[in-house]
Amino acid sequence: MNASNILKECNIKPSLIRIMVLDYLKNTKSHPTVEEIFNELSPKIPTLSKTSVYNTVKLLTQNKLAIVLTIDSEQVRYDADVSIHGHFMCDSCKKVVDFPLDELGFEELKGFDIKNKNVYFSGTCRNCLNK
Amino acid sequence: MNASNILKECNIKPSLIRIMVLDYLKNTKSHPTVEEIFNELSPKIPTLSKTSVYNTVKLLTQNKLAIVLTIDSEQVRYDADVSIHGHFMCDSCKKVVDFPLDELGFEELKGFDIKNKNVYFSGTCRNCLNK
DNA sequence: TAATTTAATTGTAATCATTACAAAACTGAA
DNA sequence: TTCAGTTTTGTAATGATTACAATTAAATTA
Repeated sequence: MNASNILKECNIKPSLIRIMVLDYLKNTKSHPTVEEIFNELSPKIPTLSKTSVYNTVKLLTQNKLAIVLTIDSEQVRYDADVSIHGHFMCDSCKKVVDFPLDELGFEELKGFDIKNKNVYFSGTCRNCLNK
Repeated sequence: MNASNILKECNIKPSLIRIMVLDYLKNTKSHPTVEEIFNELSPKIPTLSKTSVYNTVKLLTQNKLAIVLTIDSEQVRYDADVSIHGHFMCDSCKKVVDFPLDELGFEELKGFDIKNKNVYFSGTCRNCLNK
């Protein structure tokens, strides 16, 4: 399904910016920052502002069309693959690669030197659910 | 082992601030932010500056005496439990609780409503290792 | 179509965590 | 004590993100 229809299904008006941001996120595996999204789309949408990119990624994450990656403590990254999967960021090249979580063999990471493993879950804890 | 000796083992001079920050991190499970560390220790060390807290947590993480948690996109958190474990942050109360990773039953999280799961590994990828 | 309302986009200024840096205070050795 | 090196501090800078009001565009109505 194309970006425009995905947006419509969420009752989001498919404006050019929204379509292009979602489309870019869907078609890249680089888990880009707002900066990178802006630099990619700015030539194609000359009037684009960084604020619009911020607005758009917020809208997408609120509607679960993208997830926020805080793997990098410098800048927040975005990923339109909202399925459960692991992320590996190379300390050296800073690239982030995906890997599946079900099978714990982590085949995709064979040959990688994994120095840090952090599993971050979030949601609502028992205490708050019982309030 | 007490904080002072842990520091000495890493060839870090055990100053009062370093001892107290490490000690606080070791004895709390709250995964505090720099702000929280500062607020906790400031009454005990009246001259303490926030910069010193930043300096100290940087020193600790560089020497693998603490790990950086980027689970919260607002502020960075620190944890002196450097063993591999999962972190669950409640969207509601923002508290972060630990859980073991080996057994994938996640007993500790029974009754929690886990809305987001993110597994972040980092280290050096194959490409960079082969350079 | 023109007028009106509503939503989307933009630019600027503000916020706030973090860092840079230089001055001041402290420590330990001679 | 004096000196050199280290630690600590305060202030200013940085840089990502947000707030917000102004502008533009789109949709609706008359």
